[in-house]
Amino acid sequence: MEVKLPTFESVFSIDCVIFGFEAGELKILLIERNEEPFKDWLALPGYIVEQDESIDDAAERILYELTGLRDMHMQQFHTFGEVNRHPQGRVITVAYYALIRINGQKEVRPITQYARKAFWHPVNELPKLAFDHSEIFQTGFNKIRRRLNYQPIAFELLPEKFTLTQLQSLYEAVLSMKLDKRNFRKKMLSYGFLKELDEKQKGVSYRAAKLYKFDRRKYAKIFHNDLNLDK
Amino acid sequence: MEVKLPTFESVFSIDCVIFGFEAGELKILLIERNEEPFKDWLALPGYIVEQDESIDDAAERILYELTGLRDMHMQQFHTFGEVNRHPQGRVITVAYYALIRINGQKEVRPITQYARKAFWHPVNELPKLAFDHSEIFQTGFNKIRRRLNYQPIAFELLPEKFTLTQLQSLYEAVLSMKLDKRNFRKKMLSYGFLKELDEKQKGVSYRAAKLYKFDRRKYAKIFHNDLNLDK
DNA sequence: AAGATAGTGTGTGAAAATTACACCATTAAA
DNA sequence: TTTAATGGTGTAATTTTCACACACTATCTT
Repeated sequence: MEVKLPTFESVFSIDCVIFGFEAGELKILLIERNEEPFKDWLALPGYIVEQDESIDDAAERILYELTGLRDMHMQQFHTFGEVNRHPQGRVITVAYYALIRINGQKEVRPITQYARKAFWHPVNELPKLAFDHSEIFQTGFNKIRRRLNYQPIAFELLPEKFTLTQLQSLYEAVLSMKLDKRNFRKKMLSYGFLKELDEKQKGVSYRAAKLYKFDRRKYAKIFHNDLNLDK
Repeated sequence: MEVKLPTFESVFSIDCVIFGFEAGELKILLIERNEEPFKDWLALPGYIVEQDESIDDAAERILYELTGLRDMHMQQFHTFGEVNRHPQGRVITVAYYALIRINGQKEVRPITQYARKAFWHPVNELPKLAFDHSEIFQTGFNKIRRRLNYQPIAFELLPEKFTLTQLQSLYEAVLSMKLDKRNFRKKMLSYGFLKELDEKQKGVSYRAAKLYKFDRRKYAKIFHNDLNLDK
């Protein structure tokens, strides 16, 4: 009763756009390729999906092998399926993004030989990337820009304890626009999912700011209904 | 200088969730399968991507072959890549949706033998579908529900000339909620992209409503900035 | 022709959210 | 003690959202 599948087979891969936030700048993780094609070019971390792993699992594995980053919470955002994306054959790619705390991570460093190194690069002034990776990046960037307004992704980029100014500067970096300080704070606090800590910023040479924490439980409670649908 | 790609090859397919609106109900297009596996089951129109076509092209071709519908404007929304989605091997699927005017179309009817017939089915009370198609449908439905609020997708489902009541009932069907008539009309008209025609509904046994048209050009002008951010 | 039927079309006030806008307070370093 | 740098705060005007009810019109029925 086994019926063989027709055999239009294609190579199937994953590319990752990993965002981080550091020194008031939004950055992504790039690798320097050590293999043809595009040897020595900069590229998004990406590789081929194996037969016996789901694409979500593949995304985590590939990111780990190319950068050393583990247990990222990755989210698929688009699939790129033009015929000539890859010079050596038909390759269809699912692109994923993740948002991480740069400071919370130890040095990034490839495990396999396919990448020579991995490093953070500001999203402004990105160089040309291998394959269609510039387009993939742009699509992913647009996606998180959109989602910033209706998903709590900002808090994945900040340290666990953060100041309102840091939060604002993250919004400004992602949206590329200036926001009004008083309105921003009023609005953020009005949601009720930020927990004010009894702690202040340390090591600054000016008045230390209060630290806040994102309260995921409260967030879920507040947005339970709206969250799933629309906006 | 040709370097062979590693050979983790997979079968790659497309499934389509085609939405239509008729008699105040939101519907999708299903086929009855004529092939193993899941022979005789109801399923979303879907098939395998060929080597030399982009996934967007494949989506259009496959929909045509299974339903006879042509030149749909299809939009990718998610890729399904679990290992055991297909009983006969590894199949990764990109899911697409499209929104069409049911009345504007002639009868739907499969061209190939893979489907026995194709027909519209209300999204409420969908039967069990083949493979993971129920999940694919649900994901797509959530997606358009979301997009209804920031993309002009409602007008793809309505006839070119429509009444405000029709528009409202479409919103109500997609969002599964009642809306207030006066507020709805006020808001829609306030956008300024609905053009009131010098024409009225015909063939109704009560006061005929004014007809409106969606003015795509005005829409683009008004939402120029927000529009381009992804999706 | 009168009445029944069914859907069309319209306005207002209250509440909530958004926007614009400027100055004093605190800390560490010089 | 002064300076440099950022933290932290309130109010008024405007816009948007929401809740809410009834008279009008075309057709059909008798």
